[in-house]
Amino acid sequence: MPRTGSRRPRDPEATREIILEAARTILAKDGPEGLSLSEVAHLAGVNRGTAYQHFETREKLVQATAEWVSDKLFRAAFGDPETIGERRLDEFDIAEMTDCLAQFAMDNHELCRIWFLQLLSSPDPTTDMFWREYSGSLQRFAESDLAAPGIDAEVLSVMNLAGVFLWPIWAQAHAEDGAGRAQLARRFADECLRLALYGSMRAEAYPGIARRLRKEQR
Amino acid sequence: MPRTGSRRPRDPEATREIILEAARTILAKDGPEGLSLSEVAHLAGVNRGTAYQHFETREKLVQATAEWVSDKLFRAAFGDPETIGERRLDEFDIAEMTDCLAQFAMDNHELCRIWFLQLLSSPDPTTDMFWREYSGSLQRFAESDLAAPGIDAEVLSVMNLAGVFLWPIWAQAHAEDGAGRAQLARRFADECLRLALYGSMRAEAYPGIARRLRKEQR
DNA sequence: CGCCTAATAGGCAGCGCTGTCGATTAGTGG
DNA sequence: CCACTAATCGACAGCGCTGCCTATTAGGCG
Repeated sequence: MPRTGSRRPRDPEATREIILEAARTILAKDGPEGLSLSEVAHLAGVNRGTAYQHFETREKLVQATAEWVSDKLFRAAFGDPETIGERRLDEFDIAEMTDCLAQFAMDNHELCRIWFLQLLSSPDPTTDMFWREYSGSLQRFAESDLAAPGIDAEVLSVMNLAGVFLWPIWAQAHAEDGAGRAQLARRFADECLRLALYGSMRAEAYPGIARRLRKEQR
Repeated sequence: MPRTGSRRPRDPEATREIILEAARTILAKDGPEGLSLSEVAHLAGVNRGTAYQHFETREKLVQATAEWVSDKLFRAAFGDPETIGERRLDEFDIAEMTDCLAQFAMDNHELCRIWFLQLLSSPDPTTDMFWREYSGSLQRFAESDLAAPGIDAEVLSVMNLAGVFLWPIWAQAHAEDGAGRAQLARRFADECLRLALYGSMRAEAYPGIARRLRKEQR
């Protein structure tokens, strides 16, 4: 018997977007397990039944949010997915791309963390556009003569992304203001580059490990 | 009016341990947000009221579990905390320690992930014994002549641990059996060592980045 | 042996979330 | 202009969890 009050004008697309936006807020606040359709609907200013019509279950809603994150990550790192084919040929700047990625991760650390953990436990990560492009790029880089020899691109992809997406959590907890966060972001970027160029252990001081690696690669 | 049934013999220590063990199981299954005192108590075979007496709130229980993980990590990496002072003098094997750590992380990946994420967002990580010892060791290593110059030990600690604790999630999702997991663990260890020794980008191919790093360090 | 603390157990009220209804009504197409 | 689809809304029952309460009783101590 709903006779009272004004009703949202019919616009499924917009309603879906409002719900998704609310879901992002709640997700960032409480994590995927803490998200309830009830709370999302309330924050979105939408009836619970309406939310249920758009996303049958909580899991679907989380999934849709993860896809949104993946899309944003892709755009931050590689630009418009439509034109990616044309630009793939010329080498692009890895340091620059990592910077953009790290920046997006700093601005959306909770959502990025959630997305990344989902990716890691996904049985088939290649369904994720961003992961496909990122690990593919790293693979191509590893095969180029700009790279150090013997890279395991898959492992290195995971390690790199783990740093990129988890460091912002630390930064968020330890910086008192925007300037502090920016400085921590800078330190992270520098250390990434330093590690990429020089490693952390002086190779000549560890002949045993060097031998093990050579043997490992057969 | 509890007159029926047998009652658990009084043993607060053991009861607490049983509850903690159940909590670890639930945590590993559902994550910190999915844990409820109700479910823990049921799994532990303990009355809910009893569980409440030992851990006033859910958060306390999660906290206690995190401390358990930290302690186990410490022992896996550094041995008995009681005797740590004696052994600190001689240099210990970083590769070996990382191997032990990675092994423990592979065997307890959900709990390790939870502990690590808590550590990252903790305002004062130095209250955690394992973190204190780990980052301290890395700091001392960075200052030794075995290390590459210019290491930011704090950032590198976070990056290393991020890899160590998140890779097992990937491994768990992608290995069909124990042998597969062991092989993935091996690949991870090798890539860690390779990266530590040689980095990922041929430094001579990136003079611009090398310049930026030199300038950054003033 | 009896007392007494506190460890264990069970119950009650309240709350939020989930599924799932049916009722309403805004657009859309004929 | 009317019919109809489906988007939106409100309500109900069921369930699990939380906080808190009291009842019981095991085990320690004088």
